[in-house]
Amino acid sequence: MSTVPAFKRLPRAVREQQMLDAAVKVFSRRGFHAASMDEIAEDAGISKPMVYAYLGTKEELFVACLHREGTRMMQAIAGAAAPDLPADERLWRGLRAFFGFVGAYRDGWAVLYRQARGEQPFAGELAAMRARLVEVVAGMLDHALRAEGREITAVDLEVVAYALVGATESLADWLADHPDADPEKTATRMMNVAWLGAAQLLHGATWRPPVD
Amino acid sequence: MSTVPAFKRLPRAVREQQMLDAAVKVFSRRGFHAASMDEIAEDAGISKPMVYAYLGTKEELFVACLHREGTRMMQAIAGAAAPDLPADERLWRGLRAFFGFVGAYRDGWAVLYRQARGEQPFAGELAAMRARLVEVVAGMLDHALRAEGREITAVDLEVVAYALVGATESLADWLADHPDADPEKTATRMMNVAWLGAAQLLHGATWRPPVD
Amino acid sequence: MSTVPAFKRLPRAVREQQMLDAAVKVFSRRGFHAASMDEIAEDAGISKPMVYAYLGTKEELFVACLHREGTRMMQAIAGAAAPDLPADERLWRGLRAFFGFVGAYRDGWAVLYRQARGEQPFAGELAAMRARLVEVVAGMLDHALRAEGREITAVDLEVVAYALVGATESLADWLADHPDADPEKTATRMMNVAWLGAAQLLHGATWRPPVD
Amino acid sequence: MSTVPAFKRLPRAVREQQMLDAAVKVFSRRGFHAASMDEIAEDAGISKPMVYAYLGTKEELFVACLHREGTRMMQAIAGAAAPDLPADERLWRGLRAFFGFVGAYRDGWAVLYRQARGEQPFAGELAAMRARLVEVVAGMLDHALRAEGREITAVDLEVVAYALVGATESLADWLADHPDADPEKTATRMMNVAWLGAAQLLHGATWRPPVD
DNA sequence: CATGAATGAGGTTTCATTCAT
DNA sequence: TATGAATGAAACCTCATTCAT
Repeated sequence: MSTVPAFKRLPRAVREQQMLDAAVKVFSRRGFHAASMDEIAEDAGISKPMVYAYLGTKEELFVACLHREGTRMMQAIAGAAAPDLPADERLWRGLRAFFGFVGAYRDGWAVLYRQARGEQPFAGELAAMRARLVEVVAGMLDHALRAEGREITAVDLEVVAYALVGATESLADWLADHPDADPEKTATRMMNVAWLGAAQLLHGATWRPPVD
Repeated sequence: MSTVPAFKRLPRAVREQQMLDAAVKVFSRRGFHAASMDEIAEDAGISKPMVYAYLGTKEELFVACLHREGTRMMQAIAGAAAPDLPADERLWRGLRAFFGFVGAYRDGWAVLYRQARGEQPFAGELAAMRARLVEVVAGMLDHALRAEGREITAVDLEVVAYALVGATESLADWLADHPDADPEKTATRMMNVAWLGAAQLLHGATWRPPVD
Repeated sequence: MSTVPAFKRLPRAVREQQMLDAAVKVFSRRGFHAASMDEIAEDAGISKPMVYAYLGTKEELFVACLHREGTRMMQAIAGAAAPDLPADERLWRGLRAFFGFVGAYRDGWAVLYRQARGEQPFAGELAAMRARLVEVVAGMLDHALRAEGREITAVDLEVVAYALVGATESLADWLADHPDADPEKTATRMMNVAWLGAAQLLHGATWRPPVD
Repeated sequence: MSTVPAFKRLPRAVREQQMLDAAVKVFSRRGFHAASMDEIAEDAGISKPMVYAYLGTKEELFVACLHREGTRMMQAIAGAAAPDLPADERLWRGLRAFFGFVGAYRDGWAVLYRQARGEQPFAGELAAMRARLVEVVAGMLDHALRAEGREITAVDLEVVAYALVGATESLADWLADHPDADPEKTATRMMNVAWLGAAQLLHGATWRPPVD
């Protein structure tokens, strides 16, 4: 009847996914430290030693979660925002895919961003992923700027990209906290904020601090 | 004889500040869970029972840190962005004050945002503070919009404000991770991103998703 | 076709020897408690349930090791020191065989003496084997004494034999820790110590404590 | 009434000795691995965290036992065998002190020799102590030899000393296993074995292997 | 006021051992 | 026969928290 044999003695690959599902859920609810391996094992419907046998230490388990969720997210975005599209089109599709991911995997998002950021051992992992995102956004901006015959310093570029990514993450948090909100609509809103600001930038408008 | 009683038996208020200083430092370095009351007490140069006597439980201690740092930040911002100034001036002064605070109290910032966000018991505290910020920003935007004779829905307003706050926090993180960066310059950059986007909004420009 | 069935499905006896080899190696390296059945099974190139099916519990496995190595040692000694030889000849041949065994099976020696001695459940097994050795040595001494027309108490005999066995074991440890040392030469040295002392004893020389 | 305050809240130094007493006892009965910190704590009449607070890790605790017992033993021997006495007198007094120590602290002896030898992490500690003993004995022999105008190679000297120490340890084990035996008498027996053999050595007697 | 002494509770990790295929 | 999957039990260690001085 079912594709999965039946009840117990599942093959390793299946059990690993079950464990990761449970781990993502528990880490997301409780945070890394407060989560207990007991609860994760129980939630996965399996005994603790299996978790250690398959996924290793608590830290390694968390990293495995990070990787799975991070990869999912990155693939969702990369699959949507083909590099040969015009910049606004790429941005829009990327944002739509991103918010779609967050809407679909709220727990995963929470693990990735809310938990990993606070815990020192994983800050590096996260920073790397975030850096890839920032780089992609910065690349898009740079591409569009050059098309307009304009240019800004590398640091300025990075900072603007950082701000856009931060704004996006912030809306993702908002989305994760509003289960009824529509991911697509949230993407549209972010696109408004981002593109309008970026478009100004493209046309060379700048703001300067007043002289006190 | 002297105004500060030299050695021990400090007045309660002073002791409490010493403890909070130590707590903020340790929480910021280690995170809430990984921080130990032992280390905090030792760092404060005081015995553990004193910490309990003065500031209570570990959770209560963390909340006290949150309050002190949050209040400092809010006061810095509120003191700078007087409500009777024009919107752009308020925004600029607020941002400058904010990044100034982050630059000056990196540990405090880390406690407030990087640690508190991940730990369930404090998410509420933090959300409340953040909500006040969002509200202030939304108020500024609304004020400016009405001055232009325009209006947008409350949710839209909230979301845009959320995005701006998120972008700002993101740059604050960036600033906290780049000890040599200049807070004032970072504020200018954020102002560029924010104001240019907002100005578009004010003038009625909008982006609409393409019809697939 | 071939005498050794090439690959798997080895006859039980062969498998058991493989397992014992692996077990002796791992017990000797790690000690009884620190050794894990996992490592032993892996080292034997076989799955854990097989080990249990063939050799039983971890304790039983250790006892099996003890027996194999102990028997090997005893046979080496007994085979060399034929009971019809004169005492000094028997002693010399026994020592030579003993140190030869230790030199050839350092792991086995380590299991037998260094590990088994410390672990309560096996102290008995070991004591029994040692008792047999002591008995043999005591027998030799007694025989020689009677040939000289002399006699000492049973306890004195046991204690002297104990001392000789202890000295021998000590040199065995020394040999096990000096892989380049020559077993034969070590045997000669021990023979010097033992025989010279024993010869004195045979001739009735004794030392008495001074009166304080 | 009593010098120890009363019941609980003992000063650190006292509690540490209680813990070491318990640890020596339990380690000696069960062996390092089989001993549990729970049992040690319970036997010391205290909770586990105190043990960790005062003496550290299980390994560190064992090392502390090793040190205390080793120091006691060495001091007993050194205090008895003054270096300015004649060799036979020194040997006799050293042996008497040694067997006295073993008789008085059977548990300590078991920890020092029976347990430590088998456990890799402590083999070094033990080897060092034993090396000091061997060195002392070798020094005594060398001194006596030179007084007789004779000399042997350094390796031979070491090996003979090793054998004597081994024989002594073996009798110590025997003593530890025979609670009713008299330490002084055991020392006399060992002195007989040792001194008679050594005396032969001093006078130049040697045994040579027969040519097969 | 101030602290050294003390602990209950709980977490991670490992291991010998056994099913079910 | 042979093994991957699975677990109960227990060990070490740490920490927030509180007495008793």
